[in-house]
Amino acid sequence: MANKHMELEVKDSTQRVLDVAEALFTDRGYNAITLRDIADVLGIKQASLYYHFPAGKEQLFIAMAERLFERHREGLEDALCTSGPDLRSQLHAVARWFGSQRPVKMLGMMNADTATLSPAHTEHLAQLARDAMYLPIRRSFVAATERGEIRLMHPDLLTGSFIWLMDGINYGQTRTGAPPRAVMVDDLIALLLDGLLPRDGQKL
Amino acid sequence: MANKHMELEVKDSTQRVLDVAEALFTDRGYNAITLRDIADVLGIKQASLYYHFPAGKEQLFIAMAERLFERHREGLEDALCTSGPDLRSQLHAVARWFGSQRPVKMLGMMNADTATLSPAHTEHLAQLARDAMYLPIRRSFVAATERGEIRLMHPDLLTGSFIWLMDGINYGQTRTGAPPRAVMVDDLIALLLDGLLPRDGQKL
DNA sequence: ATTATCTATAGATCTATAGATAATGC
DNA sequence: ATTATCTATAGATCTATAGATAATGC
Repeated sequence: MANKHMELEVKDSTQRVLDVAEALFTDRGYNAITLRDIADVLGIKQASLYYHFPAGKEQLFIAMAERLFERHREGLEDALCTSGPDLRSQLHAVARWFGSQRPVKMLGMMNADTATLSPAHTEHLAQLARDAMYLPIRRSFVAATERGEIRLMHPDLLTGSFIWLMDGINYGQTRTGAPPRAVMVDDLIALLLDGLLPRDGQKL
Repeated sequence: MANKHMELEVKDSTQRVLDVAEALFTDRGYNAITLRDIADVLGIKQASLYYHFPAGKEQLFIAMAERLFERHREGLEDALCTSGPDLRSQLHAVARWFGSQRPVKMLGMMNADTATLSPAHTEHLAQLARDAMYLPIRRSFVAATERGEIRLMHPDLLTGSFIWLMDGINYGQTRTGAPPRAVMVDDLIALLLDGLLPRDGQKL
């Protein structure tokens, strides 16, 4: 805004570091990516990263995760409050948001990588993931249950399964011959809502 | 059998190496585990592992995966052909099998770790996973569709989602306050078959 | 002779630190 | 003065190789 250059062209260099770190870390995990990998993509030397993150690799990873989860929290809450009042359109809004973002490959990260990080950072990340992704979606399921729109089921199971399936689509996408994302999303939500068994009054 | 000692007590030392490698690799991934980690658990020196796997870490990982997938292939096919003829009992049989085994945490492995391995080994692993887990379960869904037991849906989507959800239970299990595994399995299968929307002629 | 380990070490790579350099803004 | 890089390098760790050692079975 107050910048003399166009916004798209200038980007804080620390943000560029985080962009690359996010792309690499979320794709291959904390342990598989070295600081040199990140620096190479940026076209700088590995030691230069310590200017942006003096405490090193773990600090960079945490900063990347904080920015990522904050973006998702805003995106999800926005998607949910601008969507229709019924569960089906809310789930589609969530799916559309995830589809607009780089795959998180969440629990690979939250599991294998986390064992390498300090316990305090691990706890912090779990909290961020919960606030940014879990709770907003859980609220939708709880509200739908209270409206009597869906059968009574553990909201935690529903929330976990839905996020897990949405994230899983990204893995399936890499295969050849897989149906396009939008089709998989529609089918999965229909499956979740209607189930596999045929319904009497419904099209086969 | 032909052994003078009791079977449980003697175990080929290479198998013991694979046991430990499987426990560590499937829990934390290829990159997070060093040969020293494995040797330490075994109580031997890191260099001694090269007696069993002269080509080193990658060979050990592949051998571990081959044994794991072969075990799962047998276990799943056995579970499926001794279960009832309907999809619901087949899915429960599959879930019971997975519950009896160490969590695979499959796609974390198949994704992040795989980028570190040679392309040939990656392809090989994908093939093994497909033959051992994907195809047996896919056959159940296809057969159920042909019997008219379930609605018409992409069998690949169904298979992927089911395996994905079964594997996901293991991540959820680590949290405190999570319901026991058997309850989650029952709920997930019921969800998959019946869906979330209330059915007319059914209990709420 | 075979099996299964060990010690010692080379070579590569990774994280992190110290201090220099260059450009920009005041 | 601030921002963002660089070079050089220490120290740790990891994979892998070479060759020795010890126990068991023939």
